[in-house]
Amino acid sequence: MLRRRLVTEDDFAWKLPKTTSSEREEEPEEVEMLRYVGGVDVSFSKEDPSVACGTLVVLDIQNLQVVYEDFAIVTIDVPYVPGFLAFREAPILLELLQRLKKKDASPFYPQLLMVDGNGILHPRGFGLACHLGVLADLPTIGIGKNLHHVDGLTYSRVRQLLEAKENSTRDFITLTGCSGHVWGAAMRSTLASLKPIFISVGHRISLFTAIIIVKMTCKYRVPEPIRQADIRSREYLQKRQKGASE
DNA sequence: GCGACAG
DNA sequence: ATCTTGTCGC
Repeated sequence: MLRRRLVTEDDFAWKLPKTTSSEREEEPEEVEMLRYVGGVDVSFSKEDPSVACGTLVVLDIQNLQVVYEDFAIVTIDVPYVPGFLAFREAPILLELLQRLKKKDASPFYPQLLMVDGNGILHPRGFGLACHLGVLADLPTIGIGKNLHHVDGLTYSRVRQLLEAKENSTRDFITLTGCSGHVWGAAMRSTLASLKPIFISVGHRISLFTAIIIVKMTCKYRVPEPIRQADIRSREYLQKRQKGASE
C-alpha cells in the first residue's frame, strides 16, 4: 500500500550545488540550494541483540561536516528477515526525524536523506529507503554495501561488468535485471575500494541525480552521511553500555 | 530439494 | 547487524 505512493523521479524544490569550480555564476538568492543532507543508521548491542541505537546525522554538503546529530536507544523485537528490514528499522528512524522537525525552526532538517539499505533494489521494489521516504515525505537515496540478489542480478556478474568497464575508477554500472528493469547502480566510490556500493532510488529522486549526489558525498567508500551515522551510532551505543555497567 | 537472502 | 585479526598506505 505504501508503494503506491512511491515517486521515482526528481521531485524537490532545491538545485544541486555546482561542484565544478568553473565560472561560479552567482546563484540568485531566491533559488533554494541543496545544503543539508541527512544520514541514518541503526546499530545493535552484542550483549543484547534487541537493544539498538538509531542515529540521525545531518551534514553540510559544502564541507561534509556534521551539523546535527541525535540518538535514540530502543529495544527492537521485530526479527531481521531479508526483504523486511524496514519493519525493524524504520520506526526508530522516523521518530528521530520527527524529533528534529519539532525543534524550533529546525534549520538543519534535511532536504535529502541517505539511508543505510536499499531503495527500489529490493524483492518487491520497496526497500527501507523507499519506506522511510514515503512515510517522511522526503527525498531519499538507498545505499547498500552488499548486493541484494534480485531479478537475476548476481555479485559475480556485477564484478564482471565493473571490470569490463575498466575506465575511470570512479565510474558506475547500471544494474539491469533479466527482465530489463533498471534496479539501481553499482559504483566503486574510491580508487582504493574494489568492492562497490549499490545505489538505488529511494523516493522523490531519479537514479541519475542520486548518483551525482552520492559522488559528491564520497570521501571514502561509503558516502559521508551514512558513514558518520554508522560511526557515531556504534560509538554512542558503546559509551552507553560502559556507563550502564558502572 | 538447493541456493540466495539489504541490515 | 556483530566480532577478530592482520596488512597496507599515508
